Amino acid sequence: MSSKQELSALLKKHKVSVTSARLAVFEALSRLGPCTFAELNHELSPSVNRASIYRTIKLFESLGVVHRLPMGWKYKLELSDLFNKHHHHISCAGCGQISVAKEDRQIERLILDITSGAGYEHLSHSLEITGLCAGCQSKGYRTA
Amino acid sequence: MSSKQELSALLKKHKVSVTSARLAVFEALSRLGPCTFAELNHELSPSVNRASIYRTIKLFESLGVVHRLPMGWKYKLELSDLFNKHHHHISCAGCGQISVAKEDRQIERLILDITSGAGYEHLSHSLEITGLCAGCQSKGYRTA
DNA sequence: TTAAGTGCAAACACTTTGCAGCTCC
DNA sequence: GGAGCTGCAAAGTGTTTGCACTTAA
Repeated sequence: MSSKQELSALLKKHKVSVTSARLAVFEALSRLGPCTFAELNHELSPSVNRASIYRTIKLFESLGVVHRLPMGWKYKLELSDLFNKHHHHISCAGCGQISVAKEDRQIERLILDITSGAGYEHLSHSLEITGLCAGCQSKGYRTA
Repeated sequence: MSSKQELSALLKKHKVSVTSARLAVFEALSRLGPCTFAELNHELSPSVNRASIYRTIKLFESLGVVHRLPMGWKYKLELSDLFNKHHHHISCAGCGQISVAKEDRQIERLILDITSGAGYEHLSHSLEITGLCAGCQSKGYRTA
C-alpha cells in the first residue's frame, strides 16, 4: 500500500474528506522532507492556498501525520513516524541543514527510563541536536 | 557570588551595559522558571517595555543566558544551563505544565555518541518529552 | 444533495525597527 | 560627554477567521 493510500485510509478512518489539497500537501511534504512553512507554501503555490495549507497542517498534526521540529526561533515540518521511521535530527546552526542521527535503540529505552515514575502517559519525545556542520565550520561561521 | 552578580560579570565581559531592565528580566526569569513571553511580559509590565524584553531575551540568548523550550506551536523561556544545571523537560500536552526529568548521565553520553562521526562541532541538544500528566489523565483529557 | 473543505481577504497576534530621549560608564 | 539602552509607536511577519463558492461522499 502506497503512503498516499495509507493517508487516504487514515483520513477516512477519522471521517474527514480526502481532498486534492490534502493529498497535495502530503505529497509536497514527502518530496521536500523537513521544510519550513514558506518552502512548503512556495512548492504548493498557487494551486493550494496558504490558509488551506495551514488548516491542513493543523489537521495533519492532530492526526499525528505531521511533526514540527524546533529550529531556534522557527520550526520545520516533516512527516511523522507513521510515514517515516522514528529518528532524531542534527541541525546546523549555520546553514539550517538537517541530517538524521544514526539510530540507537538504547537511547529510546533510556528516554523511557528517565520518564518512568513521573506519572505521565502517552509519552512521546523529540530530541534535537544542534551544531555546526563541516561546511559552516570551514566557512568560519561562529555561534554567538 | 549570587547569580545576579554572575550575570553582571557576564555582561561586562561581553562589553554590554548592566542596566536595570536587563537585571529585571533576569530576576523575573529566575522567579518564574519556564514561562511564556506573555507571562514574562505580564510580570514585568509596565516597568519594562515589551520591545525591551524582546531585545533583552535576544541578547540573553546570544550570550547563552536564556534557552527556548519548544512547546507545540509555542515556546517557553528559561534560564540556561549556565544558571541552571543541565536538564530535560517533560511537558504536559493537556495543561502545559513542565516538570524536570530525573537526571541521567548515561543519556548525555549516548547523545554524544550518536552524533559523533557526523562531522558536526559545538554540539548542544534539547530533549523534550511530552505526555499527559496525572491530573489531565484523570480529567479525561485526550490527545487527538 | 449536502456537509465538509477551499479560496480570498480581512483580522489578529507576535516580533522587529526607527527614532528621540534617558542611563550607564 | 558620549555610546549604548529604553520607550513608544509604527511596520513587518506569520497565522487565523468569516464568508461565499466548490467539491467529495
